[in-house]
Amino acid sequence: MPAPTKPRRGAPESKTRIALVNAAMKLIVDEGYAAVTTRRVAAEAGVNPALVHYHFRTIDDLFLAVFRRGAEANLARMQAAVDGPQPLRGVWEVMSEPRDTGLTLEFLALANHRKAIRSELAAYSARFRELQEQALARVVQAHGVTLDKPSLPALTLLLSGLPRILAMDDAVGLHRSRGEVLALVEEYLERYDLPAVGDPSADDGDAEPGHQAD
Amino acid sequence: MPAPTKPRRGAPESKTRIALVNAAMKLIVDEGYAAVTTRRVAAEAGVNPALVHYHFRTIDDLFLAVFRRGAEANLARMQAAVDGPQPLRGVWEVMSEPRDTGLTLEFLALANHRKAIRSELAAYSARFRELQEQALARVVQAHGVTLDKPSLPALTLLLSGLPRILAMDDAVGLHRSRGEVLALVEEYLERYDLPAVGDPSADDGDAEPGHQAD
DNA sequence: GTCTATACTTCGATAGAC
DNA sequence: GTCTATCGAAGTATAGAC
Repeated sequence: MPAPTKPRRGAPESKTRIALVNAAMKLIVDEGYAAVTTRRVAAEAGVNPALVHYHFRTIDDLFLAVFRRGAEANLARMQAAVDGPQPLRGVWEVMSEPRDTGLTLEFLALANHRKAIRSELAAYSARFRELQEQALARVVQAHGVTLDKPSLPALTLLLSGLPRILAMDDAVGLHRSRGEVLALVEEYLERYDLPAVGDPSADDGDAEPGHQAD
Repeated sequence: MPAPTKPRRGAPESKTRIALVNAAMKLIVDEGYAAVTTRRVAAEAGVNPALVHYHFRTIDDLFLAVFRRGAEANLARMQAAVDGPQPLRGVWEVMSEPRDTGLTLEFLALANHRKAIRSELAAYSARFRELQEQALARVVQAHGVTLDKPSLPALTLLLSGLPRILAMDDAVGLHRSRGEVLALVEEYLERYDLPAVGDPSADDGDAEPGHQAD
């Protein structure tokens, strides 16, 4: 549905629009979603306040634009991790990105009360989780085993939960045993992930290292 | 510290004050923390708007009062779980309380940008985690084993993370393998928690069932 | 696409009568 | 403790000239 109710103004791709999305993202990260107001986002972007509502009909539309940009970037990084030489480590690194933690938290809170953002977040989360599952599937297959209990999706849930927990603990200043858990993760990555390039301790050699740089 | 900077007005215990805290909590859960405004919280509580700033110098003070009430209730429930007949199950149930999920999420977002709330949340989280560790310690001791790797605190982190992950997944509509994980949890509770009252499958009998009703 | 100007609403917080 | 009344600031969104 291209023009639902108010075809008053279209909004193509433009320099200003990008600047507004950037400004909004910065505000969310630095001060929380409540800081994203017409005037403040315009000031941060260095444009006239009226332009905000020219490019985005409502503030919620701006939120959606910010979310989509971050979501697409994350999905791309996750896809690269899945296809990379060390899927598990790649997934771990993507999910441990500290910058995303605050942003995710804000959108999670937003989604609780804004239908549009909620459904967008749900769709994104499902795709994100699916990619994680693919990464895990690739590693499991390389080891020549079959997961029964827990199943592959369940194990994915458990593993993908860990970085999020560490991130949330970090957000509230809980650092107890963080180091130990990180060391444990490192140990398991060494043991179960596909072997690093140049690592002689491979127990299976037919993985194709189609790595792409960043 | 009874009168820190602005001794303009004191605020004792009163019916109105409680009503305001209740109203604010309801607003946070239903519509997010941004819905807590002077006028709206007064309307929800059925009192005059000016009373909000009589009882709470700022809106942030009101947020803190709401948080403290919930935090103290949670700590009490967690303490009861620790002392109860089945510590692991008790902890699991306290942490899986669906009502708290939204509230926690809101305060987590708030804490990202409000110093006072951040430090309050940090202190609370540490105490909460400590109680979880005590529960786990009690069960581990009952089994007569010693945890070395992962250590007790690390295992606590891992275990206490699971219900939070499930809650967050639930918040974004991710229900994949939720049932399987829940069943897995149930299985482990049956196996490792202290035996339920009247359960003949005890492998150790010197636990004192000092349960307290709620 | 971008600007000025503005309509309308709601905000936090306070003063002062009762 | 509770009320009426209000200040000044900030919010969303739009109209219309350029």
